[in-house]
Amino acid sequence: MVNTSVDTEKKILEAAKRVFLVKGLSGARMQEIADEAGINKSLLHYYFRSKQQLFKAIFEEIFSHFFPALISIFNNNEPLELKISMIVDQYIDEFGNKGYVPLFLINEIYQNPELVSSLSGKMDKMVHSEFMKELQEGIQSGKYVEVSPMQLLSNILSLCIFPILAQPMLKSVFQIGNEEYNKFLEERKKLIPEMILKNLIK
Amino acid sequence: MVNTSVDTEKKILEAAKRVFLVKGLSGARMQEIADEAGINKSLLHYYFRSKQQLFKAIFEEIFSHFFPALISIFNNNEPLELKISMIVDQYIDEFGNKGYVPLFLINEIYQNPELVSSLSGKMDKMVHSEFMKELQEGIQSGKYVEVSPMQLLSNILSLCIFPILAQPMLKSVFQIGNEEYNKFLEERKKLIPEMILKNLIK
DNA sequence: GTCTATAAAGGGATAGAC
DNA sequence: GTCTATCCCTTTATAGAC
Repeated sequence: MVNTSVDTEKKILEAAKRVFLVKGLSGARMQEIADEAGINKSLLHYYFRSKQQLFKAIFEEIFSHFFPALISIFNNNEPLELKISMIVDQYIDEFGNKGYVPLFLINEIYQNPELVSSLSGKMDKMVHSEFMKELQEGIQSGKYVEVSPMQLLSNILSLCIFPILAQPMLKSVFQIGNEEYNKFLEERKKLIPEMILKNLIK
Repeated sequence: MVNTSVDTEKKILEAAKRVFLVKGLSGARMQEIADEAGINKSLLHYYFRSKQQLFKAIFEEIFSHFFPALISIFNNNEPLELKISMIVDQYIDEFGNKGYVPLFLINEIYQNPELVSSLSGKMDKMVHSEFMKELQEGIQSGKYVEVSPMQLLSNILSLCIFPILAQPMLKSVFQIGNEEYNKFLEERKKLIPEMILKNLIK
């Protein structure tokens, strides 16, 4: 099996992803990406001209992967109550030990909000999903209390993601290790949907 | 009024704080800090030898300021229910338009968890506060449902801080501007304590 | 204590051989 | 398409004059 150019490009993208995710744009070094990919530094420029362009490719890949899981669940056939549990499970399972992924997105978007402006079309499907329709109908029929979709979504994402971002701080404050932290996260899979539903169902 | 060395050191610390808070350790530049302080770059090294040491001074100042407000409320004379509202108001008012402060802490601690190990003593007062005693007593008397302090604190902080970190993302997803975002945050001052208490009081 | 000048290393980017 | 060599600017850090 030879190294085709396709392989090389893929190797670069994978290496760049690993490095950018953990170090961010300003912390990442082209040399480190090259080493990680097992190739020469100048090949990075051959394939992606500049650090900025390589970063943009990585950012868009990561960003574009972050919401589809959410959108897919938002549009499946399960009732709203179950959808919420599925989202919580999904995010805790996927990012519980990879907090650097949501942290990367929050950081880079905070530093440079224009990064998302070209990608905002992808998120229409979230605001206009089955989940949101069910919510509106439930509110009108009196099943749910009146709540803005933005508040509800913020609550769900906050409760799932923040404790993952703050993992090192929480471990330090409560003097716990990995095992206890994982138990804490597992508990949240039950606790968060309960909390959300108790505040949603009339 | 002359420039004493005390003034200079203070000017450096204030400038460094502004720059490090927004750019982080890897993104900050010594030149920018010097410019911001209106002094020569080599003075930074005269007062703080290296970028690392200057950063450490700033980090400890910011970290040490983040929890005392919480601890102070945790130990005041108000009932637990009111304490929760006060914490929510405090964090939303203080960081609503300064998300880079909690983001800075989360980031730098995530990159380098040892940063807190020397400061963890300060947080004992949080785990062993009046708030936690009231919680324990309320659970034993049957007033509150059984909940671990870590879960409760995580819920409160998550609901307050995450939407502030994710401000640019939320604005982009829901296509809103500053005015609507501030209204969203104001709403949360009522919504969060309601949500927490509904899940705490039996 | 503050400045200028400069060392020394780092890091992004390109030229050119193969 | 991949490498070596190198350019050149940036950035941290120090030496030394005042």
